[in-house]
Order: sequence, then structure tokens, then C-alpha cells
Amino acid sequence: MTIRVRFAPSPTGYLHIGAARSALFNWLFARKMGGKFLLRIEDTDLQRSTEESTRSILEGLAWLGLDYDEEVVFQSANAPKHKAAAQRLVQAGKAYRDFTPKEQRNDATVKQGIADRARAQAAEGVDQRANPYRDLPKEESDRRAVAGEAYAVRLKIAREGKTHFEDIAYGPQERDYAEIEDLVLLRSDGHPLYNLSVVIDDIEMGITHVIRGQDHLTNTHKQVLLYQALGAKVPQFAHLPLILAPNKGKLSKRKHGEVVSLTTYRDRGFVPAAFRNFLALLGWSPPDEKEIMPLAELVEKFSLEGIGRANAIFNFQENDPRHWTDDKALWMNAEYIRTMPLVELLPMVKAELRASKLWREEYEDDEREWFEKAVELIRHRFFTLKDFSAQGRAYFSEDFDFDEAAVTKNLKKEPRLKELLPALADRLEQVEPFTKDAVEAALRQFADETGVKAGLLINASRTMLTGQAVGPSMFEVFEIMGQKRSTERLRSGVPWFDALEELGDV
RNA sequence: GGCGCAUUGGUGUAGUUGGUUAACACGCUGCCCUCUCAAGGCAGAGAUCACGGGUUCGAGUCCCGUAUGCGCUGCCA
Repeated sequence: MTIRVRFAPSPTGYLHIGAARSALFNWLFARKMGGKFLLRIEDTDLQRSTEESTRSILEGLAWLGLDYDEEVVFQSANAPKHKAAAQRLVQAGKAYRDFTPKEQRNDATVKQGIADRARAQAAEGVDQRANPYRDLPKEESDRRAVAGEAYAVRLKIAREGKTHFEDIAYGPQERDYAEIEDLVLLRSDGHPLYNLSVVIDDIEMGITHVIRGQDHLTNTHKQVLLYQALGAKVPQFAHLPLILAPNKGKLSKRKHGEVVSLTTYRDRGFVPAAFRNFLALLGWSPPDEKEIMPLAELVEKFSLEGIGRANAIFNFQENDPRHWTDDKALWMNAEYIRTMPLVELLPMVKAELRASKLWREEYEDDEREWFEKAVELIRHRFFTLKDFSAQGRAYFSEDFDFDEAAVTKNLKKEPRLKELLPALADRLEQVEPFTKDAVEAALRQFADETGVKAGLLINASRTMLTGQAVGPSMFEVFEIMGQKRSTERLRSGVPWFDALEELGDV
């Protein structure tokens, strides 16, 4: 039997990283087992579903490299089937019409309302099977329905017994029928509800394994009952531990902002493979200790058995830009940027430079070799793709900013630099060929002759050439910048030092 | 309130059928390297395995209880 799994998000907002992880696990399992990975958009809530959200889900999956195998299924298109199935259950006596007028519920206060009602019911000892319409004679039920009276359809759950299923991650699960109410399948306006739609669609799509968030674990019992009422084979279930905020609370956009949205990672310079790798490690662990895994290896090592049970905390610090998302995710991204094959990184750098208006077509033509060497040189200390256009700006443009701390530390402290730097430029102009070794020799000799430490000139040069206090080995930077740009930038500090003197700032 | 699930250093996780000093990664500290910052190398701090009982010669690993957290409990998904 071919394995068929699905990712079934509701398009009511951005793609949440928790949902993205569910998609990843489903995808990995399908690829590992040679099965099919399907996508179903659960847009039954017409009020909240948006096309924009669907688009962002599609984009997010594409970004992560999770391709799906068959046509996307839109759940709303199946509504007629869902309704028909519910009616069949009514005819078969497995569900019944509930003519109780609809209770108005305010979305914002439902949770509280549920708890209050449950408390009250517990105190009074209410029977879940006490619905007055549950055992209404078929003739009367039919007559009222034909007469046009509005009704909801509820599944008729047996008075005695238990449901069982074996969850691949959480083990055997059992729930007494007494704990389950006669769930509503169809609203009184005829609209099919979640549990019904999911089950019908999963049957229809031939889903063999349902892999989803643990928040559905207890609901699964209801769904098992539905499969049974429908006479369908119950699939295998594997529930995933949830991803929580640092305070162990729910990770939500409302409270935590953009860190929970997958597209944020794309927009803030993450390499897809890095984020995918990080996500895979949240709630799942490989059989060995190797954590950095290219996609093929992830597929090879993935197994449902490796899924954990404890909820994971997504560790980020809301008000600290340095730790805006999980440290390990940031580290992993840096790791990928500095170690991934250069040919794979190049297009990403290109996209970033293009977005920052720093891209020049020559980089893929006459200056291709230079471009590759430059990226290779600077990639090693970058954390995100954004760094190529920020800290790395000076490599690609004459219009770059000077880091204030760098200027203070490397330039302002030594007034002699005003004369030394242009003199150094003169000296470097003589260097031929302009290679890192030759430049080093020239600079060190110049330092000797002028009686200053080489480090002084090196650090000052770094700031003059790149605007930064930190960066790659300076002689490599000289070589990459080239003779012309290097000497020009060394000299460009003179008027600037003059200005400082006038201000009495030196 | 009821039911369910979970609980290993700050975070993510390993811990095989219970058996010597609880392992790995991120983060953190120090040292080396050095033109800076990373990377890398080395060293280190940090966990009485939520708590309390029990079973056992022996428990992170089994049992019971408690606490805490999360989830579900809706004519939302």
C-alpha cells in the first residue's frame, strides 16, 4: 500500500512555523517511504479564509522546498460531499437532526463560555446523551425537516463504550464515550463542520497517515468514531508536540509578532535549507548525533519513531534584535551560509543584492570570478543573507556607511593617520601585482619605516575600505577590493580628518 | 470543572530490555590562534533527571500520588 499523507492548513493568515513544521514532517515521511504528499486547503470558514493567505502558504512551502504530488484540494469544493455524507448518516440512524435553535456564540468569549458551561454541567451531572432530539422518531424528524424547520446534524455516539487508537508518537489512546458529546456534523444552515470535513476528505484522498499537531490529539477520538460510522478504514495517526513561546504559552502572531510567520525567515535572509534543518530538529531527533543534514540525509534519516512527546519552546527574545529568533536557528543559518556549496549560495546573494539595488550584471559576466571570490571571502562571518547587503555593502558599492564605533576605535584615536593613510596609498600604488602577499609585504615594510605598528594601519585600513571594525583578513580584503579602490578609499579619509580637526574633535 | 498529554542543565534533544563519574548541539565563560571579528582548536561553568512515596541489591528508565504546563471540552478550524 502506498503511503499517502497530507498537509491541511486553513488559510486564515500567514503560515505559522508550527504548521510549516507539520508540513515538513509529512513531506519527509512521504519522501522517505516513497509515498505521496498532498496539500489540502481547509477553507471551509469562508469568513476568515483569504486568497492572500492561501498564496502565502503556497509560497512558504515552495520556499522550504516542499513540493506536493497531486492537485491542491480546496475543502470548500467538497462541501456538497460532506453534506451528503452527513445525510447518509442520518438515514442510517448513525446521526440525528437536532432542532434546537442555534445558540449565539461570540468568538472572543467562547473559551470562557465553554469552561463555565462545563463547570455548571459537572455540578449538575449532565448526561451527554440527553439531547431531546436524539431519539426522535424517524417519521417526526423527517416531517419537521421536510416542513423546512432548521436543524443541525449530530453524530449519535453510543452510551457505553470507549474509543481506542494507537498514536505513533503518543502511544495507545483511549477515551470513554461519556466524555464525548454528540458532535455537530452540519450546522443548522447546512454548513459542514471541521471534524466531518476532515474525515471525509481524508477518506476521499486515501490518506493513510495523519501527521499533525498534538492539539488534535483528543479530537482524534471523535474522528475515529466518524470513520467507523462511515464504515471507512481508520488511518494511522502521529501527533506532533507543539511549539511554544518562551513563557510556555501559545506561539501566536497576535502576541509574538512576525517571529512565528514562516515568510519572516525568508524576508530576513534565511537560507531555506537552514531553516528547514532547524525546524526538523524541533520535536524530532535523528538516530545519530549529527544535526546538520542536507535534505537527502534528512529524508533518509527521518522516521516517525524519532518524534518526541514534550512540547518544544521556540527560544527567542522579543526585545533583543540580536536574538530576535531562536539562537540555534541563527547559528544554523550562519553555518549553512559559510559551509554550503558556493554555487548554491550565489543565487541567494544575487537575489539579496538585487533587492538592495546593489546587483550589477557584470557579476555574472566579466566580473563573475571576482564576485565569487568576494562572496567566498565575506560569507564566513555572516549570519543571514541580509548581511551581504549590510555589512558587506562596501564590497559592492561606493556608497556605504561607516560604523561609528569602528571610526572611533580605528581612526580617531591616532591623528597621524591623516598623513599615514595617504602615504600608505602611495606605497600600495607601487605594488605589482596587487596580491595579498605583496600588499602585506609592502604594508609591513611601510609600518617599519614609519615606526608604527602594522596593526594600526591594518585596522585603520579595514575601516576606511569597508566601514567596519571587523571583517576578513585585511590583506585578502585589499586584494579583493583591488588596487584602485583600495588606494582611493585610503585617501578619501583626508578631508574627513580635516573636518574632524575643525570641529576640534581629534 | 472534566478528560487527555507532557515534565532530563537557559534552549533543542540522546539516554538501548533498570546497572560504574547522565551524552550531543545551541548559548555562556576562559585560553590558544591572530591585523579585527568570526571560524577552528583546547578547557570550563551549568542537571540532586519537576516533587513525594514505592518496587528493586540497584531507577532518568517500572508503579502510585502531588505539582506545574499545555491541549481538548464550540452549530471555530
